[in-house]
Amino acid sequence: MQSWMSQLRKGVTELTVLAALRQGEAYGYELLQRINHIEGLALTESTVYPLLARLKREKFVSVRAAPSPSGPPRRYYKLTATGQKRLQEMLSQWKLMGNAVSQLAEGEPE
Amino acid sequence: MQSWMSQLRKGVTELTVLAALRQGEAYGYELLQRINHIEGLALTESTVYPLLARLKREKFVSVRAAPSPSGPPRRYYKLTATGQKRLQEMLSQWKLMGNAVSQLAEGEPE
DNA sequence: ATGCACTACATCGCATTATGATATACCTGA
DNA sequence: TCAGGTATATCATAATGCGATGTAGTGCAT
Repeated sequence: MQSWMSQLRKGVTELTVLAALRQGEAYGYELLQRINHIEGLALTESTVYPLLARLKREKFVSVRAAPSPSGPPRRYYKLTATGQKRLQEMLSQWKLMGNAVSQLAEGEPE
Repeated sequence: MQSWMSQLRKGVTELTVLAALRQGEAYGYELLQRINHIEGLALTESTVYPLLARLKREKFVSVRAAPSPSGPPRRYYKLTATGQKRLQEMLSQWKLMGNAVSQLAEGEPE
């Protein structure tokens, strides 16, 4: 339901994941929880795993495998220098858009 | 270039257009200018016209035709009550997401 | 031992949307 | 007559979020 939320999330999801990785490396399942306990965000495995794969392909993150005490091996993702640069770029554009939307939304309605 | 900007805009574009209509009715070409002179936003006809058609189909806007002194007839779009409600919903979700992203991005990196 | 739940990863296919390219038409001035 | 600004529209393509589904490891209760 509310398909427009999916659309609002497009693009922002990448920004979200990159930002979440700023706190340090994490594996997919962990990222999910790190992100989902924040109000206003809600991702699923179907979104995160393909995204992480793409981020790795584009060299925004690096990967390291490590055994898990409670399941299959974990794959830890970490921001690369390129990834941090990308995060900053997205963040600055995101803020610009935020200001723009506020400007439009808070302009007096006639 | 920078295909991620297109993705960041997804969904936000609808929000933008609805917000721009809060200032009163406008026709597509006018909306384009109203929106594009704001930093951080950049739309083209290819985005706006299909979007307006969709918003009309979904009854978020109503349409009225009027002759133009300098070209083909203009189509004036106006927010409906449903449209205003939708705008508020999107706006509140947008703000939630904004806070969430800030929270992630400004949390201290380890 | 069997089954269930939780952890952890992954892929497929569909729906949705932004955008470049392209077309059409009205109007004015050179 | 032609160029350029105004004004609308459609098509095809590329991205991406997400539901559904599958696999596998671990531990616990039955």
